[in-house]
Amino acid sequence: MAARPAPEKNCEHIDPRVEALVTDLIGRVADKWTMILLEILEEKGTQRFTQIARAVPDISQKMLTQTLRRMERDGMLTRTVHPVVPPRVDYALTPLGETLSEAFCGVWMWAEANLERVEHAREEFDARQVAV
Amino acid sequence: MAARPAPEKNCEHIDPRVEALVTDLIGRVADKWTMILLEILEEKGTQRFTQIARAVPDISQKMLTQTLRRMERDGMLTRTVHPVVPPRVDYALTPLGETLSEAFCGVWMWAEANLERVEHAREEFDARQVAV
DNA sequence: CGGTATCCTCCTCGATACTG
DNA sequence: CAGTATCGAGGAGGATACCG
Repeated sequence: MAARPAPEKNCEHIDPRVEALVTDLIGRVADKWTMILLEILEEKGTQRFTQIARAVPDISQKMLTQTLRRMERDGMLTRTVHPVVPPRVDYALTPLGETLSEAFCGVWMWAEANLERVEHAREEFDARQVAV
Repeated sequence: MAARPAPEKNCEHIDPRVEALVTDLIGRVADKWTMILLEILEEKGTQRFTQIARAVPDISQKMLTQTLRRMERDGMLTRTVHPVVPPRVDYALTPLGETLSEAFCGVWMWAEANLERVEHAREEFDARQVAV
């Protein structure tokens, strides 16, 4: 109970077997499109397929479908098909998806806050490479 | 100023031009190996190349070098070559790397806490697919 | 020890075309 | 509208061999 001077970190590590599984899960959620779709649904609430597509112009329809399906499978969001013509499909975050979105919030804020620092670091690095 | 009932979120959104850059940056840092190396260096402090390699047995030497270089370029860590024989190279997080590591902390905790929920969601989803 | 360099193989991802 | 199906290019990433 004495000599640990760094209580700033609450991100302590865990059972190695669990860690492998966690690492695996990280590999799937730490994906650019997943993060972006989480953000959009968190921000705008329930959205239809085309609404999401318009909100993320860079994504191909294929990737959008694929990512939404995987997120549905992982319990991040619900997909509701309304039996009308023309078809209408709503996507909404589940509570699980919302908690993940909140967890990623810190990363978004970090990226926003440190954009310039990273840019600067790159320039310095590249300059050093040329010099050598 | 009235009817917005959800002040729980402090992850508000931003200038679209900035957002594109942020999204880009996210694409580079939201990488499995980057997250894992950040964790290891945060947890264990300065490490040599082979120490890291041993700590992450699944990574190939190529990916390890590549990821470390990119992180160095982005200002996440420093690479110190000691001119001795045999060669010795130390890797250590910079303050910037440490803040990112902390930002990812929430995601690690989420993954650890929700592993079973995700597993369960997958089983349910897969069962539903077979049924249909 | 701490890398590069090279080759080779998946597998992601985009583009296009078609459907209920 | 909201997909599925198919094709094809390109890059990620592993295996191996060699170097300072």
